[in-house]
Amino acid sequence: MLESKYNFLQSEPKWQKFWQEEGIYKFDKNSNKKIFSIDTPPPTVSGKIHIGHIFSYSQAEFVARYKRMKGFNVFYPFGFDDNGLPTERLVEKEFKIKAHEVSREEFRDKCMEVAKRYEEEFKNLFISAGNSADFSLCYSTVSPRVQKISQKSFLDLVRSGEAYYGEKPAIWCPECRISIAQAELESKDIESSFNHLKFNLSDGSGYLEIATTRPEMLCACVCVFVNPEDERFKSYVGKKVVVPLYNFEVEILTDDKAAIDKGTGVVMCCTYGDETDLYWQEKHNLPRKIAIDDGGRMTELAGKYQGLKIKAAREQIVEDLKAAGLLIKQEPIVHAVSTHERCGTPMEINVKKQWFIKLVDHKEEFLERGKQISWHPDFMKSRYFNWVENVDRDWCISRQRYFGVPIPVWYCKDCGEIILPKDEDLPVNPLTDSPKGPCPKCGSLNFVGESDIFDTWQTSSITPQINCHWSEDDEFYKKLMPMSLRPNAHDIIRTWDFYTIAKSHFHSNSLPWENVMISGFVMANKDEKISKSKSNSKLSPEALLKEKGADVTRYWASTGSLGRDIIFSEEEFKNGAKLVNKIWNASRFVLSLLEGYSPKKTKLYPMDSYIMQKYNEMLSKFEDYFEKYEIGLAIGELEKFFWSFCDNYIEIAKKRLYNPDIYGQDATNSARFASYNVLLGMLKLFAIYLPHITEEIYQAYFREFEGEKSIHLTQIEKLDVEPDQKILDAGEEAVEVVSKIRAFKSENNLSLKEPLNLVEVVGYSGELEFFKEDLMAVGSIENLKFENGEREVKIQR
RNA sequence: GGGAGUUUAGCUCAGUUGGUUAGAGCACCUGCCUUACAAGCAGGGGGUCAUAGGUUCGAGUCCUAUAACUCCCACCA
Repeated sequence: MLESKYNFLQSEPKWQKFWQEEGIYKFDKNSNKKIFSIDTPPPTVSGKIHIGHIFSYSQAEFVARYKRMKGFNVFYPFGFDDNGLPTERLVEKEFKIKAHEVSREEFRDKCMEVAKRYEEEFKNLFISAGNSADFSLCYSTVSPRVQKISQKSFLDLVRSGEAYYGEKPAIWCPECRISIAQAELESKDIESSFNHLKFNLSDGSGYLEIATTRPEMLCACVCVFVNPEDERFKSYVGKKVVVPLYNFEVEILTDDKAAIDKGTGVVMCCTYGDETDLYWQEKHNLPRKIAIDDGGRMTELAGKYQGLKIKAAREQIVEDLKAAGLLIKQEPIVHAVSTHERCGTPMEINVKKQWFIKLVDHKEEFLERGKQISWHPDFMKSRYFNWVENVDRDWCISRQRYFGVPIPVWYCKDCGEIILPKDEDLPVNPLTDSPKGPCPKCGSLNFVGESDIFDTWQTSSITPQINCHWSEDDEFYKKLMPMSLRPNAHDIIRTWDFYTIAKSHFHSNSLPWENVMISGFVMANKDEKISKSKSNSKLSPEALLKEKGADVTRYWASTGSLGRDIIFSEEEFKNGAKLVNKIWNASRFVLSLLEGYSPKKTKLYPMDSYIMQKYNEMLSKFEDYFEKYEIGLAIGELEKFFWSFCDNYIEIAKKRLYNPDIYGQDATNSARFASYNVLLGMLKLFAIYLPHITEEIYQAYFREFEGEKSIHLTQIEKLDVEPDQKILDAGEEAVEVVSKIRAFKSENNLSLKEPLNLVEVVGYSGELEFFKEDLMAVGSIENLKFENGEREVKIQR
């Protein structure tokens, strides 16, 4: 019935096409089955899907398949995050242009085109990995529908006072020329040098030594701090020092944050060198001096250094300090610097009018929400709490870029009033659309539209709202929120998970999802991530799917514990290939013995009852693991059972299976009934991980009897067998006796089919005698005797 | 500096609420061409459960320290 060799290259695309055409994974909106909903984080369209995506997305996908086969109506939409900087970067690279060199419209069009192309590619890749998302429910974050929801989310927050417009210092990336959020910072160790500078006291009574890594900020120096407890400097407090090279005077002040043991104990405060400067500026109400412009060049304030980039200005000014005798010493250091995670450039601070969402005021509520969510594995929640506890800035959501969701506001040119569109007019582009009507405050008709766009997380954080049609279908939204599950890797807990929790808290006073499932990373080595730059073509998802097959690749993704990083290893692929091969061969064998058989309940022989009961036992464990999202441990239980089914049950039952004339039709039918059910049961469970080969086998035989047009529409259920502990126990004994007989033959270098003249089974339970025929068959035993006494198996050739 | 995780066979990892002699796969050794599969089957060797204390009749498992490795956060003068 089945070919002798399984060919995944033919089989996999065939069934992928079948599933899509038949709509096997389509969500049924009208069904009244219980819904299980999955909020998949839309992958960023940045040019490449890497092996980590396949790993992480497969793990969530296993849950979808499990729930589907447990009777849930699975709502499993998919999306792509195509707005924002990554797409812009991709376009700039592919077309070799810079965003500001072409018109806004032209650039946006190119972004659209590129995003669309890659989305199609990504979608096909996920389908060829056997992903069972409902791709008819696919969204993209830059589509009009999503823009509308994103803008509505913003407007709601403006109206409730959670979003505000303000001129305040924000974290800025001079390389990308955009503001960024706290969550987008990454700490990096950078080599630098500590410059000890001479600040002369204005009264001529000497000098203070100040150590700084940023001498180029001297022109923005607004004061000098010492610790109030520092005896060395108490007499200087209130005096003034002269800023080197610039020769203006600043006051010596005290602040607790000036550490006695850091540097020289005296620190210069510049607006703004870092976040501490920001803190001091606000606390002491210091003047603001801006030394660095949007593009990371020195401003007019820097005098002769104007126009130089930060690094060049630093080098130049150090030379000048040296020449002026104001550099006492210079020592190399390595220190942690906050950089923009996307480009690695050290952050600056920039004061602009920007839009913010309040986070700091709501930390307690966000912590509470975090407690209400079930985190899998549980310990991963500490990353969330750790992050939320440390949030000390509101979320800046304006980005000075082009390709994204526009911030839907206008400003009145005459009175400065902020004008918001009406919900029913969304989505709006304030650069091309105009407000409907005059300024409500002054009646002016002169407006300027906001040119900034949203941070991509502003939109990515409302995927539950997008998926569940917030503001479009209230009934559906209410029914689905909170969603059942959010799967993602541990790197985006602080961003994606956090922002999404915040948004649902604001918008519907609820959780976004009940469960979060955290997957690990794919590592190249123990401490080496597989990065895009390092990943070679051998590790590309396309290559793996073609060389090893989707099922084997998925098997690899299933191994390992939840949340734990996994080291990429060819070994696991070998195991997957072996498993697939074994499933094929075992099925081929069992099906060949079932030829002409229609399943019908029969009185079961003990061995057959035993294997069916064992299946049910395994199934309970399997399900327990799945309820905890431990997909790797679940397949472990299944595999263990499967190999033992092959090596023990089939070996023991096969004589009865193909010799009805010797053992009787009842014996054969009993074995057939058990083989049919156990094999099908295992195939169903394997179908979660290996959807292609299991479908191939199901279609070749089981579909005719089971009715469902795909194995993926069948239900996982316990096998219909009378529980009988005595048979279960005796079955274990039978396996043990078989093992002893095999050991005897093995130790005597005999073939396993070597006949044995006499075997005496001593001290086993009476029920073992029920297995007499099977034991004699599998062991080629001519005389088998059961006796009482000390437990042992006596064997004579 | 704060937090989390890990440490069990040569390698990758299981080990549920404490309970016989600590398990699996890979690798290694021996044997077996057995009417599904040699990409298979059977058998075997290999562990002071990171270290030191403690609780207990009993600890890989619970408690307290310590060490090593990994990650997250803070540290940016």
